[in-house]
Amino acid sequence: MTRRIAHLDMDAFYASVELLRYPQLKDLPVVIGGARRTEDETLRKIGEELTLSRIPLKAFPRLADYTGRGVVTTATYAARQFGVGSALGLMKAAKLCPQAILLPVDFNEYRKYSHAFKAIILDIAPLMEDRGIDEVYIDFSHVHGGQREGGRVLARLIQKAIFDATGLTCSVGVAPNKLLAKMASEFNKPNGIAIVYETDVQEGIWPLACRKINGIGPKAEEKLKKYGIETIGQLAAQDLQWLIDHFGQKTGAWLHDAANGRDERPIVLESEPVSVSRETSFERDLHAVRDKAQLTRILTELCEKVSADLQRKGYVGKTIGIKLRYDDFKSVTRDQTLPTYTDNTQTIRRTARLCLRRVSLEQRLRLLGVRVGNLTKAGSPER
DNA sequence: TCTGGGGTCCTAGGACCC
DNA sequence: TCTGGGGTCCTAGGACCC
Repeated sequence: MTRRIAHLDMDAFYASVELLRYPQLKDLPVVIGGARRTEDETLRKIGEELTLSRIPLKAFPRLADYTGRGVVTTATYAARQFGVGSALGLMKAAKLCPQAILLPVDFNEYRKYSHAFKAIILDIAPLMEDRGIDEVYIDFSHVHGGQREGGRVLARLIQKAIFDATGLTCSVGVAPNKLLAKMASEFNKPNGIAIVYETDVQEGIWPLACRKINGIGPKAEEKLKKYGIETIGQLAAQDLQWLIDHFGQKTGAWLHDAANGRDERPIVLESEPVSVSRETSFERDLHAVRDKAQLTRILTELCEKVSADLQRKGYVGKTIGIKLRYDDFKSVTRDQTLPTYTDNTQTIRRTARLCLRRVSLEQRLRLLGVRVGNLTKAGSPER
């Protein structure tokens, strides 16, 4: 039996969930994002499901009216036409598409749909790896229909089941491994399916940019370009030893395998969290001395949230850390490992303050974060 | 008025131990 | 008078992903 791995990616997930609530926004440019909530949340609280769909278009906040920090988290396909996409600063997005409607991020709502679509998949195919709120890997190898037409039949079935239950569409790639499946799910977005076989690598994968490999980001792409390597095929043509010499043992070997479509990583069904953190960017840059009271308040809130997150999830940790971002966007972190595990707000706060004493506070700050790492299950024997 | 927030993994140096 | 090798933990920074 050949290994068939699917990667399933929900289409414009946050935006699509918002359109379920506000169908009147369908086909309009809509942007989800913003560091701060807008008045829209109030609308949502008063309104019931039925009345939400009757909110007139002119009542929705426009991107052009937004002032402040933040980035685009997701944009509808209509907004993407204007060049507005994920990670773009909202002020820049407003220049490209001022008429776009801006909605705040509502994670609770997205989480509900996330659970729903994953439950549907698990019902059909039990070997699923969770890769965040809107995507998963699925092992098709031993599932009924998982081999037919290379996985297309099962992919179609899952797409339909998800759509029927939620009204949401997704794109699926099916391939011999996770690496290729992940690439394939991009091929026919939205609401598409792509099937990749081992024999397709040369023709279908090699012409693509190296950046399409999950794990090659902007930095690695730049470095590769410096050597004249732009496509995956060019990368595959490099000598293994040359790659190791220039990228290190591990990365070099990985690049070589990835470019040749080789990937043996298993589907991981369960995993334990490594750290829990909270961070916030301020509405305006703050000064350690002048804005001390405000910073202290924010630090306390972050510690309370991290502590509550740990307790809710049932974990304790022993490495407490802080993160600062200065007004020039440079970040620093400090952390300290305690002799015992904790989820206690006061302990976290006290340790975070000690960490803060070890950083320079001359420059103005734009962000503060608190992290607890080195986690173990609360009440576990190791504690 | 550029640039969110929550994560994971890797590297690399130093401490410390055997 | 010079100086091992391996292993683990801690810390800081950075790349990358969703």
